[in-house]
Amino acid sequence: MDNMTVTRFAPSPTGYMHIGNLRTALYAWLIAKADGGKFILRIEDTDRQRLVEGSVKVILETLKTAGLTVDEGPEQGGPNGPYIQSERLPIYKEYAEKLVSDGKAYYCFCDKERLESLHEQQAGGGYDGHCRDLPEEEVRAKLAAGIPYVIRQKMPLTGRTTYTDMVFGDIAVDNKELTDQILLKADNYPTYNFAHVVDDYLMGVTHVVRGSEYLSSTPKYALLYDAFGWPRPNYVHLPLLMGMNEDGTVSKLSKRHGAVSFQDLCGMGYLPEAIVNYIAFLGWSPKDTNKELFTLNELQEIFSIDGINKSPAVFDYNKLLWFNGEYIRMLSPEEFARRAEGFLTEEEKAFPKIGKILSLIQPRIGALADIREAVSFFFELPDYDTDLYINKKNKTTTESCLKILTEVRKTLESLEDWNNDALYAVLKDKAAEMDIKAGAVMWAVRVAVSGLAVTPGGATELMEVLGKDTSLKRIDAGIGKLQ
RNA sequence: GGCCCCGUGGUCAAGUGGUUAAGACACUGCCCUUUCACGGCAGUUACAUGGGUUCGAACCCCGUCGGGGUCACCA
Repeated sequence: MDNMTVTRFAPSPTGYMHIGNLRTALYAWLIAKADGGKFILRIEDTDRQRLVEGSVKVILETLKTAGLTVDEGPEQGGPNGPYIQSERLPIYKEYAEKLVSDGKAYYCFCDKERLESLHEQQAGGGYDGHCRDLPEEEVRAKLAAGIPYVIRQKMPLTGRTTYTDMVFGDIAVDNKELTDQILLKADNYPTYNFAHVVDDYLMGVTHVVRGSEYLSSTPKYALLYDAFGWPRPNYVHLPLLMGMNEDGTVSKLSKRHGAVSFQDLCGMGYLPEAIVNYIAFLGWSPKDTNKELFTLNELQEIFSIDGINKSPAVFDYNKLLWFNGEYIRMLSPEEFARRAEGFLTEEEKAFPKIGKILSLIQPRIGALADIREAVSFFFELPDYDTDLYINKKNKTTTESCLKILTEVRKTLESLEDWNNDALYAVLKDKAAEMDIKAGAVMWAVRVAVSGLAVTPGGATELMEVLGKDTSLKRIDAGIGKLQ
């Protein structure tokens, strides 16, 4: 029990679930579960300005959809609750005051104006320690007078602080770089700096897993553990997730790079299991295997911290698309139909041959949202340009296609058995008769009946679904266009 | 700007002193009795750079350059 690995995911309820956050949650979960440990969810809502209504629900649902089971959290409770920081205010106050009475922290009465002018004077500098050594009587008097205050941590003025990160190794920084950080804000809420340390300790967190943007502030947190006399946790900092900019540079993954929230990605038809699988590989890779397709359970088996990378990883929508296609292809036809439902109109869902259409689509689609285009042309012929008939590989031109369609039309008119095999045989014969490649005939027909360059299936498959009437009508339309 | 981190092909990424420097995505070509896709095969593309250390360096050390992060009463 005492040696159990305990990790936590501690998001702020600020709206939506960024894919980078989900990746952090996934790694934290994996680290705990790979070891039979415990995964805690804690809501860090100490910034009342940034609170967004409903975001806790989004967090809960995202974790559920992604398959990251929570052992302790706001929903399921646990021995170390509450798991929402705004409900733990007395705890932070108590611990902050303890630090003050131990001489490790102090009351600071500096107001916003003074801090701002400080900032202007020395760019990049921190707090100047103005209240660090106020006489005790003065502190008492100000407290009694009700002057607003914060509590700051006393940083050592000299020396160096070192900690060991399980991914990045030893990180050392001069203590003079560290400023006396605020622990308790004037509104009585703790800062992240303080609250997460207290909570991680109280909740028994053994591995602190978070993004590497915390790498350089972690010495301050380590010092906080030291000040309390608590053993420092294991630190696992994760490489940053980057996005590719249009000019080829990269920067922290954000909205300008496209959809970056889990729910947006799902809305575009990326399967949760594909997203999870893909982001697992952003900053980590398994040992001794080239396998890339893993279920959550399999990841759990194989995941280990020393497979985590140090360098930032660029989020590649192309690769995600590939993962997604692989997962779509693994779905049973029934399951695929179920997941596709949200992307179909009522009319399309009611169409008798929709099952057949979906079976044509499933093997060749990347994201479910692409279903729209792949399905709608069955119901309405899109307007298309005659240039579509020109195909280099099959050596077709608008002229040759006109001739092909005219010929084909005559033969098809009298065809009784309107099914794929019969259609295919007829068209192939026609090609031989005209002494051209079968591909050329297929190309012309496929364009005429679909109006698209890319379709879910070949010419004859499409015609079978479309039926004789519609097929002939569309071919006529094609002939009309070409004349 | 100070501090911290990172630097293998367009992207993800193996690799821990001796390798023909894996693999995947993307890209290109070919094949798969029909485009696209799926599948198969083949191919183009990489150790930022300069010095060391060593018989030998992608791997170790130092500098340079490049990129990123961080310096809040945000997390």
